[in-house]
Formats: sequence, structure tokens, C-alpha cells
Amino acid sequence: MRISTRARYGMRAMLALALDQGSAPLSVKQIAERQGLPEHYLEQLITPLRRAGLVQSARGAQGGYVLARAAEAITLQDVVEAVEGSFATEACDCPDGAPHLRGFCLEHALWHRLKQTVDDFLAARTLADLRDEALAAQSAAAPVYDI
Amino acid sequence: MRISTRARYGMRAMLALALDQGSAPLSVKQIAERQGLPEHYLEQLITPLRRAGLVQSARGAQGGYVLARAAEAITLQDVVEAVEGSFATEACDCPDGAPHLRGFCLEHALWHRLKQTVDDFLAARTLADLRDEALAAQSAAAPVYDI
DNA sequence: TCCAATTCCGATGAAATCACTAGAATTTAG
DNA sequence: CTAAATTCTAGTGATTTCATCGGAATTGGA
Repeated sequence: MRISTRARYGMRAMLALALDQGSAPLSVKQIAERQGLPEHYLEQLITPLRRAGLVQSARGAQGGYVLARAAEAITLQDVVEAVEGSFATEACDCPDGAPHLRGFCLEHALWHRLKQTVDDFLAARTLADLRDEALAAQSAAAPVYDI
Repeated sequence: MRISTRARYGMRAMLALALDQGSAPLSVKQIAERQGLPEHYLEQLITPLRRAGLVQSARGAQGGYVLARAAEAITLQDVVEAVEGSFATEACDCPDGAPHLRGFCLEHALWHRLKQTVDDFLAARTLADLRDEALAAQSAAAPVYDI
């Protein structure tokens, strides 16, 4: 039960885009620099984000990526699922039952419920929440004292 | 964010022991057979369970493992943490701040909270809960109709 | 005492994940 | 049109996790 680097890096990249909304597209290089991520690996991670329809790409010079829709409309579960591929791939082979106790399936009794808890947690939060929290923390860290 | 086989196999092994409480110790071979787990790998997983004080071993012929304390006193978090090693090993390097936005740390703002949610979920359940649920499912699947 | 059943320990192979490299395709700017 | 910037794709190491193997140490029973 650990958090993959795919999820962590992917989330950082999406946050970078959320913080930059409105201006020109951000290149992978810029995202990697801002978030301290390995550039070439990030390039690889952003592909599933594009395929999932979470970001939009612009090729060529001055190209890059922007969020495909408003940060309010992208849940953190969208992001994690895009880069990790549905996570619950541990399909349960209940019918056969060989590895299960008769009439009892640990996958269903425990792990699916845990997954549901995690999904609920992530689905209840959007990129906008993260963005706003980041902005609030930034302004608190560097308040303007000029009167 | 996926569930490791260490956690899944370790949990199954512990459940097997919880269901067997009171009789002779279970050997790794027996546990592996009952739960359909790779025997040699399980042997490797049970070592951290022993070191964490969750199971007690008896060496030699007729040896094996028993729960070190009552199933009611072993939370699922105890089990997962024993086999996975605290899970939150993603120590945050906030002070330096290089990979973080100024005054904002995604590890703390998101992943630590998610971890806390998972920990709460697992800590609120004990092996006894799983055992009782398994027993209930078994008797429901094979009810006694003799009057 | 000897044998079989075990735990226990270390090494090795196999598969997945993490990360980098190289280069083709595409687009903007001059 | 050319050059630079960039996405996009495929392939290759490096590292971690998953799983097996071999064998030493320990214990109960014949």
C-alpha cells in the first residue's frame, strides 16, 4: 500500500498546470523544472494524462500542455487513475475459490472496501482545491507588508 | 496506489492463523496450501511478522506459527505495517523545498492525509473482525439443515 | 541416536517499475 | 524556407519487488 511515483509525479505536473492556467502552454521541461521532476520520465507520464483527456497538448515550438478542462472539474482520482490505470486491477477470482475460504473472499471483504475508501477520498477533492491551498500557503509565506 | 502482494499475502496468512487459533501451530506449508500462496515467498513474508511480534514460531518437527496475541488485539494496520515497513517511507524533504512550491508541500497537503485515511481504516479493524466475517460467510454458505 | 519435519538465512532468478536516451514528426518564428 | 523548440514514440539500463532455490540449525518422535 504505497503511493507510486507515477501518482506523485503526475499529481505534481497537474498541479503545475492548474497554477498556470490562462497563460501559454507549459512545456514538459518547464513543468519538470518547476516541480523538480525527472524530465524524460515526466514526458512518459504525461502521455496517459493526455489519453485520458485531462490535458491538451500543442506540438511544435512554443508548444506544451494545458488542462483540458477547468481545475474544478478534475478530481484527484481522475489524475491517479489516468497514470496508474484503475489501480484495482487486482481482479478477484472468487468463482473458482481456490485461494479463498469457502464463501469468503478477502479481496471483497477488505481490499475492495479499502480501495473504495481511497477512491472516495480522491474523488472528493479537485485540482482546484489543491491549487487554492497552494496559493493560500504561498501568500501566507510571503505576505505583503506595504501599506 | 496499489495494494502490494506483501500486504495481501501477509493478511491471508494472518487470517489463516486467526481461523486456526487454539490448536497446534500451523506450518508455512499448511498456510500456503490453505490460502493458495507461494510457499517459499510466504516463508520470507512471515519473518517480518515474527520480528514485529505478531506471530510466535516453534521450530523443529511439528513446529510452525501461532498468533502471538488474541486476534482482537491485532489490527490490520499492524499486519500491513509489519510486512511493508511503515508505508509512509516517502519522507518529505520540506525544509529544503526544492521540489516544492513555496510554503506548500504536496506530500503533506495530500499524500500524508491519504495515508492517514488508510491507516485509520486499517487500524479500526482487527483480525478478529475478519475471522468472524469469514466464519459467518462459511456457515451461511453451508448451513446445517438437520432438525 | 537417528530421521523427518520444520524454521531460519542467504543467494539467485524473474518481472515490474523507475528513469534515461535517441530520434522522428510537428509547429512556430525569423 | 530554414532553424529551433517541442511533442511523441520506441528502446534500453537501473532499481525495486516478487518468487524460487539450497542449505544450515533446531526440534519431536521412533
